[in-house]
Amino acid sequence: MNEKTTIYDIAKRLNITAATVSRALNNSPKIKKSTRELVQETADLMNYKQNKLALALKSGRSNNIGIIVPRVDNNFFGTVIRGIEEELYPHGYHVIISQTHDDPKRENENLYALIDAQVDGILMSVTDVTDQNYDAFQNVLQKNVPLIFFDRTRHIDGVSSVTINDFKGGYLTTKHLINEGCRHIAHFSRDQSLDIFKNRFLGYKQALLDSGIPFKEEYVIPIKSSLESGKDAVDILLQLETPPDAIFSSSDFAALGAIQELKERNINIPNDFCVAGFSNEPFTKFMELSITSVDQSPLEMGKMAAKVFLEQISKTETIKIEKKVVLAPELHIRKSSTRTIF
Amino acid sequence: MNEKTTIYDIAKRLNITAATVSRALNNSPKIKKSTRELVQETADLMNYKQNKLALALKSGRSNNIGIIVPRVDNNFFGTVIRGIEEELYPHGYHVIISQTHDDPKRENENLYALIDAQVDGILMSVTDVTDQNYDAFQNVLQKNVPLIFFDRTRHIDGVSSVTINDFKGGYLTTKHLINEGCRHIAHFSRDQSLDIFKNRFLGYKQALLDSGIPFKEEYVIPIKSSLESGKDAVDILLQLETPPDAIFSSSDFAALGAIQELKERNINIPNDFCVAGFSNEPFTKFMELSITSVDQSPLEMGKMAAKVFLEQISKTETIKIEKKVVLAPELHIRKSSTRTIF
DNA sequence: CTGTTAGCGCCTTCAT
DNA sequence: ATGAAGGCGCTAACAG
Repeated sequence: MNEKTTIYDIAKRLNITAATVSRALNNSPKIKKSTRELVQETADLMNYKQNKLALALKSGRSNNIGIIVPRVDNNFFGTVIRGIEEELYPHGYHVIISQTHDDPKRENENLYALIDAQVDGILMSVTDVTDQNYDAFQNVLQKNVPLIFFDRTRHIDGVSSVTINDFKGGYLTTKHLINEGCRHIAHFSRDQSLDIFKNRFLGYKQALLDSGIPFKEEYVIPIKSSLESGKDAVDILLQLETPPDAIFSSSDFAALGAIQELKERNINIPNDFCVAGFSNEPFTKFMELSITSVDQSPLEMGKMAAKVFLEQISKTETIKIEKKVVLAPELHIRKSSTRTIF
Repeated sequence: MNEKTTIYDIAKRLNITAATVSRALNNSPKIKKSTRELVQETADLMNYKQNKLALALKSGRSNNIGIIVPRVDNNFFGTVIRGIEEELYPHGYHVIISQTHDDPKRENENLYALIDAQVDGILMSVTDVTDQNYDAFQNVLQKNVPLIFFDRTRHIDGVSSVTINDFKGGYLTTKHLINEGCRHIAHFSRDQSLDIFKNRFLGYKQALLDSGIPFKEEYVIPIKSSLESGKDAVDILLQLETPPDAIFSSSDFAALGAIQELKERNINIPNDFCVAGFSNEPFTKFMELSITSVDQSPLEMGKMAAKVFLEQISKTETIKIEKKVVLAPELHIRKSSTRTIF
């Protein structure tokens, strides 16, 4: 019983043919009840397990979907993956994950590797280098494999996407800071070639405009998502002729770094300086001085991406639907930007 | 060029046989250089991609490995998965993940589903209900699929494991608290049926013993890994006749909850009360009052688990090696338990 | 209701 | 150096 048993083994044992066994196991309507039961029993007895690989080869569907993310050890992506897995699990899909570490070369390799592995779909967040791998993306589409972007997207025809309204996220946050009385609001921005970061910036800009506050180029600091980067940015900002009195950061980590640096300089938060981040990382609400941040609904984003995939796969292959789902951002106002403290 | 091209398509185009194409593509030594190049060229031209499924069916190896964890949206497991993926990527393995949410039923299903999917190995952290799914585990072993536990293990013959020395982690932490002058040290413990939690507890107990401090049963509080649970536990402890002056928590989240509750009651941390956690969650070092915690080297744990798998797979099938790798815990001493503050 | 046959895409003896 | 044939495990069309 060590060897894997196949339907042929069962057939031989029962002096019937493999086709019959297959039909019995698949509950084909036109099979005698007695044989169905007999087959089922001996299958159990022989510890038979269907080889999904053979099934996949035959059917052309592997029941695997591929996920590509910059990294998996990160709350946001981890939670999206969780959402995808939970949504797809009941449908019998398995989830293959691969990481790019924001290296376009890895993105390229992963794209091809997943296609080679015959995944039934690819759900991904692109790297922050967005001008590459055109051929790899086209290859996916050409193979008729549904491709769905979540969060970080690119403009490619035929690709669906699930994002939050980053513009609104930026707008709401900036408006909130203005409401708290801030008039010199800086912005930590990440690579503008990615829509999510560009839109957060545009939302920020629009909020200033709508409130009659002049936009200053010098208040926009390019950062990476790290504490260090946030500290450095504060360093730059405080040397300006008119230093800001608030920061809207596209990264929670940079926001935290900024807070640490501001405290170091004995600047009172939130009374003299407000800070808000983006992503609603767990630590933002755990801090003694909790950090205002925009929640991106990663769980829902994952579930939605999975749903879009399921929809895509069910349609007739000829119809290429390009669905764009935009979720609402949710601003969580916390101590780091609330000037009225009780 | 929309359809997937197979080696037969290439063969037909070149008026040769599929076998030759296969050999050429696989760099078989006995193939004319000219034909090899010709085949290679037209393969590229026709956008040929090898169907790994067919290969898998033929070879019996899918080049997929399965990972089963309670959940993926969690720093520890996310990082372990990252380590596994990074280690296995260069070897051409893909990583399939599935979550149990600590439901033994899900664990059971996932185990069988991964075997059905013909994974070449399973790397997992078991659920906190450890008295179940015996058949499912045996099924894996019987199918000769390497099974490797990381962090949360069970006692099953033939299964390798990668863990940290939890006993030592508990011991070091407790010793540290004693060194800080604490004499009434409580312990937040999770389900003792899991070795990791039992060992942390035993390390705690041993440290007390070695320091001549009496062990008190009432100081050991069963908790869940949540802020709420930590708060509740503090509530219980402070009602004791002799309340403790320190807590060694098996969970960072419960440790944080405890700290919040203690602060609420105006108890000075660390001067009147020390707290230490376990797992070195990112937030522990971000807090204003940073939290002492034991690092479990999740990245290395993942890489090591992957290495053990690779080793296992390379050996002759008949030899069943049962390897137990134990990594060293690393105590990160921070403000929540450091009484000498500058 | 069940058997026969063929094929999914690939590799691998066995010939030639 | 290449062709022919068979098989990995399963399903589905075609018979009967």
